Amino acid sequence: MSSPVVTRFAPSPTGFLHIGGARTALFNWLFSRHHGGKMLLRIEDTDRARSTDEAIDAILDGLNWLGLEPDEEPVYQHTRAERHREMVEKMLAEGNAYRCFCTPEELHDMRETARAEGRAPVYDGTWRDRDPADAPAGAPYSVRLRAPRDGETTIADLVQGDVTWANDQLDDLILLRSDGSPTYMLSVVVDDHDMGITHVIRGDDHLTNAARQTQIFRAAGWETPAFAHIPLIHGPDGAKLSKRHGALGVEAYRAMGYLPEAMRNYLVRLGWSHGDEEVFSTEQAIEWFGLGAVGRSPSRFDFAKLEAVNFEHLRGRADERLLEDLMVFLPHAERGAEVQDNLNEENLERLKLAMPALKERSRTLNDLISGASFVFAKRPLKPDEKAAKLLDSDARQILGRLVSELEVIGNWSHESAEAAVRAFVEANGLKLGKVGPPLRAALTGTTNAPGIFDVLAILGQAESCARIRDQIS
RNA sequence: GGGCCCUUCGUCUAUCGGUUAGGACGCCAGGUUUUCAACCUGGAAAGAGGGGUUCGAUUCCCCUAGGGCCUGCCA
Repeated sequence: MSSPVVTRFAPSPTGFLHIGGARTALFNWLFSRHHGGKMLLRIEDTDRARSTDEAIDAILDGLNWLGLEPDEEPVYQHTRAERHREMVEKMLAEGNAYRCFCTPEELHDMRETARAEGRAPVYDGTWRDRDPADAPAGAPYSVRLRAPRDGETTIADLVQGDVTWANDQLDDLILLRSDGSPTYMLSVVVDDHDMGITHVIRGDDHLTNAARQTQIFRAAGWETPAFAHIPLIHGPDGAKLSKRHGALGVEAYRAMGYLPEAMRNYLVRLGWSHGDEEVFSTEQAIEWFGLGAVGRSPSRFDFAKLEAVNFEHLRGRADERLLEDLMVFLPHAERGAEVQDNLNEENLERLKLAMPALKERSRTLNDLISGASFVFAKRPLKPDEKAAKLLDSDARQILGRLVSELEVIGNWSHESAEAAVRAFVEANGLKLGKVGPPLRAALTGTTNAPGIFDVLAILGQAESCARIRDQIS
């Protein structure tokens, strides 16, 4: 029996869950699902000043919407500070860490000098072998890792391959701040170990950290987890996807009307592929996903492609499911209130009927809602400019005769309505192109709607005829 | 400045030494047509540059260029 896979998603709650974080979570989730393991969530809130409850809620909401819930209760890193300090004591006792009495100013100068001399701007080891008794009594100190000075540190990354650093490029990094609080670098190592993490999958902005953390793992006497550093997502301009460049929280994508399933599909294809597969279900992704097929170059976020993928998922959705999605979406929709106000039983029935025609021409749920607006329109309709233009006296005269035919149909349906219209067109020596557009204008008040026979069937006989009469009187 | 990573159509990518370098989105043209879509057909579009290795390089190595990440008592 092979050891079970445990991954983790470890965001710091200093802002919303952005698209890069969402993809990192997705990769962790997919990987754990593929291997029948679990994914844990750890909130990295050791920076108490910058962490907020709003950010935590945003992250939880975002993961929930994307369907990427962790398999256990989230771990809040700041609650584990005692355990982190305990490990530092151990390392101190074993000589793998030491006290450093340098002031922030001294450290700053040290870096400046090193940089000016073209050396790596790392700590020079002033207190590494010095007697702590040399320090002024009661002077504040931080605790540093006694990292190896010679040789090199290599991580075997599942995505990046073997990556090696000369140890003199790496610091004796700080484990415990002078106020006694544990640093990120220390906390991550202790928590990953204690949580039994087998695979650390995260953005490649952490690649160098992996080397530093490897040194801490060794100092603690622990095995390192497997690392997989995935390339970052960039903006359309190729620069980092930051808030400044319009990066959005996942809730923004929800508000734009994307389906979680489509988001997962689009996101997993950024940096990962399975041959020529483009549109697939999450179940399929779980089956196919593996770290070996993850690329090493950053990719750019492309809304056009996201929309296309969303469209495919939208149209592939069963009508009832889509209707449910729509109801869940309404509170987040751009024009959700409008719809909710007019959502009676009759309109709901019509909406259901309209679904097949609507989803063929909607790229997002918001498109679906605006496409459905003719269903909710109240009589008498106020035609928009283009529609009004189509309803000239000639057209109204034709519609007047047509509506009489429609009113006498006994068994109203898509078919019977179509037969009646076509018969009318033929009997009058007209073309459908002469009757269709004004009929659509009268029925929907727009020039952009499903086919007229679909609309007739959706609205029903009474409503259809009434709407036509409204426009010709 | 230093370290590390990356580089195939505009974008996402396939290719794991031998292909007319494939697919998808987007774009363009045509078809279909009651509007808008959808759909169908066709098209333009790529191996950053230079050296090697090899019978043969997009693929392996080196250099250059460009881009990115890290370089905090932030995470």
